[in-house]
Amino acid sequence: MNQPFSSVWTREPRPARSATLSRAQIVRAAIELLDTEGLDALSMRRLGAKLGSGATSIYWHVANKDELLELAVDEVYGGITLPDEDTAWREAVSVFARSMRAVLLDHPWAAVLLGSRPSLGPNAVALVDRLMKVCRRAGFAGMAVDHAWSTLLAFVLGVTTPEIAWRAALGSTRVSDTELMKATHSVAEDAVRDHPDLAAHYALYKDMDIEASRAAAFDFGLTCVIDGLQVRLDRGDAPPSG
Amino acid sequence: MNQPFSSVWTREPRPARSATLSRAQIVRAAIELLDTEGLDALSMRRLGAKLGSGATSIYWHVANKDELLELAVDEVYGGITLPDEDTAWREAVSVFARSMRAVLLDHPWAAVLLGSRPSLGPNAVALVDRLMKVCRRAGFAGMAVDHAWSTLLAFVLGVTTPEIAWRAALGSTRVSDTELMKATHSVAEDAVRDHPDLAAHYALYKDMDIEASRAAAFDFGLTCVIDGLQVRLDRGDAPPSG
DNA sequence: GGCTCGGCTCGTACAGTGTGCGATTCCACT
DNA sequence: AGTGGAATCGCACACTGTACGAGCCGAGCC
Repeated sequence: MNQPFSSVWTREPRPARSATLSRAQIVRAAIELLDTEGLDALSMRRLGAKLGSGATSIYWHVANKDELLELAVDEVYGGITLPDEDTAWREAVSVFARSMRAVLLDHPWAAVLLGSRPSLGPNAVALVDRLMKVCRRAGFAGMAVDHAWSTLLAFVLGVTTPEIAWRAALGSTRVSDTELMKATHSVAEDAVRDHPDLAAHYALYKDMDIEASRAAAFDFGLTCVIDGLQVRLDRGDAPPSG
Repeated sequence: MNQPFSSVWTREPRPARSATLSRAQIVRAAIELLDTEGLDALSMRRLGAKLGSGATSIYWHVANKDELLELAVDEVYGGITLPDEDTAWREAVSVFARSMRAVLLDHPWAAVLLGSRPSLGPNAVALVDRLMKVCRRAGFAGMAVDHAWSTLLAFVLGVTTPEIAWRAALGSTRVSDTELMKATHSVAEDAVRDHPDLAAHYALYKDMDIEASRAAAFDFGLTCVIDGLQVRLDRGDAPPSG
C-alpha cells in the first residue's frame, strides 16, 4: 500500500545530466562543510552559497535536509574498509573496527547521525553484508550472526561517540595539549569532590597522552568483545537457537 | 585563569526560593515534554507555555538550552539503578547494563544527548564512581579500571542508540506489530537486492517478535562483553600497566 | 526562424528557533 | 512608604528548513 519508509534509497536519484548541480556534488560539498565546520554549521543556505547556487535549488536533487544527511552518512560508511572475507575472523573484525573508529574520528559529525537513524544506504548495507559473512565464516549461525556483528558495531559506535564529544568539548577551548590535560583534570576534580576514590584514580591521567590512552581503551574494549565472541563460539552459543 | 569548561556543574544553581519557577521544576517539565513529544518538540517557548510562564523567564534559572539538556540528561542518569558494591561483579555489571538500557528506552531522547557531550553531572559521576568500584573489586587496577567500565558503557550506549532510532523510525508509521515487521522486511529486501546472503538471512526475522529479538541481541552482546572482561582478568591484563 | 514544454534554478515568504536586552513586576527589608 | 534587588516578561534579531510560484534555459517541433 503506502511505503512505510519513503527513504532516499527507495526513490531513485534525479537524472543529474550535465547540470551545474548534481546530487553527488551536493553531497560532497555538504561533507566538506560538515568536516570543516561541524554539524551545526550545515545549513541549506550556507551549502547553497558554497555551491554557488541558491539555497532552495538543492531541493530539486534532495527531498529535504534529513535525506541529505542520510546520503552524507552513507558516504561515510563507504570510507570504512571492509574486512576481507578470507582473513581470519578475529583479524578481519579487528581491522574493520579500527577502520570504523578512524573514519568516525575523521568525520565527527557522522557518529551521532549514524546512531540516530536506521542506516539503509548501499554502503551501510554492503558493510553489514560483509560483516555478516565474516561472522558466519567464524562459526556463527542463525540470529547469532546478527548478534555478533551488532555487538561489534555497538561497541565501536558507543566508544567512539563519547570520544568525539570529549574532543569537541576540549577542542573548543584552544589550549596546548598539556594545558588541556590539566583542564580535564581540574574539571574532573571539581565535579568529583564527593567521590575521593574517583578523584584519586584520575591522578593517573595527569601525565598521560590523552589520545594514546583513548586508543588503549579502544584496544582493550575491542579485545574484550572479540574474546567474548570467541567464548560464544567455543561454547556453542552460536547456532540458530540462541 | 579562565575556566576551560564553564559547565552547569561548576556554577551553582539559582537560589530557587519560593519562586514560581525553579530549576528543578523547569528540568522536570522539560523531561516530561521530551518524554511525551521527543527531542525536536522541546523549544523554550513550548516549555515556557507548559510552565505557564514566559519563554525567556527560563533563562534566569538556566544559562541556555544546552545547559538545560545537560541537567535533563543527568536526571536520566539518576534513574539508572547503581550496581551494588558487594554483589559479584558479573551480576552487578549485568544489572547495571540492563537498567541503563531500560532507562534509555524510557527516555529515547536521552541516548543521543548522552553520547554527544561529556557527562559531568552529579548522577553521572556517581554512576562512574560506583562502576569504578565494582571493576576494582572485580580485580582490575590502574587504567584497566576505566577501560573496563567504559567498554561496558560503550556497549550499552552503542546498542541502545540504534535500537531507539529504529523504534522511532518504525513507530512513526502507525501500523500493527506484524505489519511493522513486514514493513521492515520489505524495506530491507529493497535495499538489499544486491546482497542475496543478507536478504536470505533476514527471512529469519519474518515471524519474530522484534522486541524480543532486540532483547536477545542485547543479552548476547552483554554476555560477550562480560566474558571478554573475564578473560582480561584471567589473563592478568588488568594490572596498571595495561 | 519562432514556439512550446519540461527540467532546473532561484527569490520570496512563512512559521519557527535560541536568546540578548530593557522594561516591568514583585517581594523582603528598612 | 520606600527602596533595591530578584524574577519575569515582551520584543527584537538573526537564523533555520522549506513551500511556492515565477522565471530561465536548452531541446524538439512546426
